[in-house]
Amino acid sequence: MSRKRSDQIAEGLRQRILSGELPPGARLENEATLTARLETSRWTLREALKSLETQGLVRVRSGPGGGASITEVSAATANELLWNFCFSRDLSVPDIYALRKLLEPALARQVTPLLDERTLAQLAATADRCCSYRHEGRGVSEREDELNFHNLLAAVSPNPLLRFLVEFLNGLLLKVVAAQHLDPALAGVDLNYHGHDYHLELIEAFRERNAERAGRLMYEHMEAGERYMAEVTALATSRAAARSATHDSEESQCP
Amino acid sequence: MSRKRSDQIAEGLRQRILSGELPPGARLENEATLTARLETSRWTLREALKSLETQGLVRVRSGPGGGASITEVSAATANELLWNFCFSRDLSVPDIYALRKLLEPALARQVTPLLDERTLAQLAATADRCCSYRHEGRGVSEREDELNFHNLLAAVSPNPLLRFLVEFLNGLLLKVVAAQHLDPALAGVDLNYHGHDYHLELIEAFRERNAERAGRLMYEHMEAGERYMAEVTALATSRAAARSATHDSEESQCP
DNA sequence: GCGTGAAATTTATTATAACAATTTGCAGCG
DNA sequence: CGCTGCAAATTGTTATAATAAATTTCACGC
Repeated sequence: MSRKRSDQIAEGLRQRILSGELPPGARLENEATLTARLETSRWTLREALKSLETQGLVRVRSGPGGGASITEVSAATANELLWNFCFSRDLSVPDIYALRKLLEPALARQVTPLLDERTLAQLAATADRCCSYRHEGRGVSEREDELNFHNLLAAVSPNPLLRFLVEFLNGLLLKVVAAQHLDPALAGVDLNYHGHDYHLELIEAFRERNAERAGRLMYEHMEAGERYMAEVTALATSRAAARSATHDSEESQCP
Repeated sequence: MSRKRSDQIAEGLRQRILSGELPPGARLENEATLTARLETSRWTLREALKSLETQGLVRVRSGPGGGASITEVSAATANELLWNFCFSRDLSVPDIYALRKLLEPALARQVTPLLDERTLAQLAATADRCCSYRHEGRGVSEREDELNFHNLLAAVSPNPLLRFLVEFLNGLLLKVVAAQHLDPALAGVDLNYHGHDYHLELIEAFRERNAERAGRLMYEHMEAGERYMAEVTALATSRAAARSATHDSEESQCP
């Protein structure tokens, strides 16, 4: 029971959208008509529309024929809103890998029979691009290409929710790593090479339509990634400890 | 690049929240001060705050010492926003079970060593309540108790995201079933009895701290649930087809 | 037939004003 | 000391008005 009038209006419209009465593409009337019909003021109505717009359920445009129109919630919108939820839950990297170890292998098995030649070529290109970094500087862009490989796979899944969750977890990993200052560049360069090999082997498994092998390889890939991140974390925390010990040397000398 | 001033303000505040500069509990200044500081009007500011409120990032209260204060995004809020995304993606029941088959067994394994006596008692109570329905009318409340068992387990998980996703999937199943008019009561009463037995066996496995058995039982439970729902779906669609055939008999007689 | 630009439509923003509703905190009363 | 109720602070809602910005449509010229 929302006390606020604007919330009541927004919730009412939301229910009409979720019930299918207002399908995507439908246009709401203009502000003046709506304020009259809902017996409210222009500002209360605008607050309600802003709420729906934030939820990604409507889009408001200016101009003739403009106004609020119903839209499908985009994956990008859902992604951001779910990130809002996650950021304050101090998710650990192992928490994320616990889920990736469940979803990514299942995804690999599911898409093995579905991959067409074009997607396989894209996967190979991304894997090669990853490899090329081996000889140059490594950093965020390499990590993004790593996840790009997995996002390409996710896009093939016929399960919309699996697709979304895998992509979300991939983005989440980047964000959590950034938030905890676990830059993989901190660690030794030779630690990350497994990743490329797994990608190349995965493409092999895909090409021979061996779902079982693809799933197994993906699980091993996730385990290797988790181990790698654990090493990076250990390195980062030990260095942080060393730094703070040096900085606090004058205060912390008396036990 | 949001063209709208209110979106710019909302996004600016959101970034300050996500960066940790504005931690949960922090209070923003009142409307008058903020409009002055941000050099905007009261209405543009209020639209920005409404957006943040919809995202669950702030809470706005009246009264002295009121105003906008930063809050953690609740699981309930994230749940609703993610449901907005899912509802238009015509998720099938098998899509949902594909994920439940992955997450629920992992959850069962994870929580087996963590369950205390109190939670075990609650689980047993819920399972018993489910059994009691066997002799009475069956319906939505039974289904809710079914999911209640799983939600009790989810609450024990130390992984916040796994916890959230399992609870979300459970609610999602209810909503999708409702949206597709797949009321299990349509099917024969004897179809659903497996559920209770699995719950009782699961409690056994938990008590003997046998994570492997718990995971295996949970997977079988999910498979049984999926099969059950497939039967209900088949029944519902065949009945619907029969109904429409009867109704269209006069038109569809000429081939 | 095509492109360009002007016009019309609609939302976006700002300004001002007033009153209602809610909540806090204090003061007064029992 | 505790409870009640009033006062004050702050947001919530409505009203009116004016200008800016965006976008579509249409007409005009080429």
